[in-house]
Amino acid sequence: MKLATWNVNSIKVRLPQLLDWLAAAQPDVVCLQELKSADAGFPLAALADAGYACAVNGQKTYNGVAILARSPLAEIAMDLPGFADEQKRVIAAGVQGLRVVCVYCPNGQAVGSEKYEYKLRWFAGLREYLRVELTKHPRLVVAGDFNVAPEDRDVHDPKAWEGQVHVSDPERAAWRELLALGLQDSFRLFEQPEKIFSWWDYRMLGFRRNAGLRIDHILLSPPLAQGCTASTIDKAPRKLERPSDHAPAVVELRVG
DNA sequence: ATGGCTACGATCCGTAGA
Repeated sequence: MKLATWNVNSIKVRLPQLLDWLAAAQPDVVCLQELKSADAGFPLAALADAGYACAVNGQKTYNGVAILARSPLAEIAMDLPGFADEQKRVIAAGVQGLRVVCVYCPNGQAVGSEKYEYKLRWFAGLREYLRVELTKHPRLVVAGDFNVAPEDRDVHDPKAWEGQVHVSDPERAAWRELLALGLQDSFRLFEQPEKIFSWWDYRMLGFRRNAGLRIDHILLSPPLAQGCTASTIDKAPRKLERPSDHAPAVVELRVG
C-alpha cells in the first residue's frame, strides 16, 4: 500500500495538480491539509471520478483536512475530542485495516506569541488523543503537516533557524512526546540523502536554493513501522508552475 | 534591508502561512 500526505495550500487552486499527481503516483491513501475550503466547496465528484472516496473536515479560508482512499473509509472522526477548537485540523478514518489520522498542526507564527502557545497546547491535545487511539488501534498512521522540523538535519540552515518557530526546543519536545507514545518517524527508518525537505518558502527562490524544512511527516505504530519498505518526499509537484509550498511525503507499507 | 511569495476575502490592503 502507498500512503501519502500533502499540504496542498488550497484544494481549489491545486485540484488539477492533485489529479495529475494521483494519476502519476497512484497512492492508495492520501492525507490532505490546508484545503482552505468549506465542505461544500470540496471537489468530491472530480475525486470520485479519479477513483477516490473522501472524508472531509473543511473550513472556509483557513485550515481544512481530508483523507482520500481507493477503498472505503470507515468510522470517520473529526477534530481532537476534549480539545475545544474552531479550527479544522484533524480527521481520522479506518481504511484497509489501518487507522489513519490526518493532522494539520498549528503554525505557531513566532516563539512566545499567542499562536505559539496555542500550538503547544494543541500538541498536548494531540498527544492525549493519539495515546488513546493507540490503545484502540495498534495499526495506526499519523500523517500530516506537523509544522515542526524535528532535528537540525531537517533544516537547511540550522544556525539561521536556531530558536525560531518550527525548531524551538518546546516544539521539538512536543514532537518527541509523540514518538514517546511508540510512534516512529517513517522517514528515519531508512538511510536518507542529506538536505531532504518537504517545504520551501515561496520567497527568496527558496526551492531553487533548496532552502527548506522537513515538517511534513508520516508516523507509524510499531506493527506498521515493521512493514514499512520506503519513506520518501516527492519533489516533483513543487517544480510545477503555481505549486503548493509543500511537497508530498510518501510511504510504502506491507499490509496484511 | 526582518523584506522578498501565495491564497483568501475583503477591496485597490490586511491576515496568514512557515
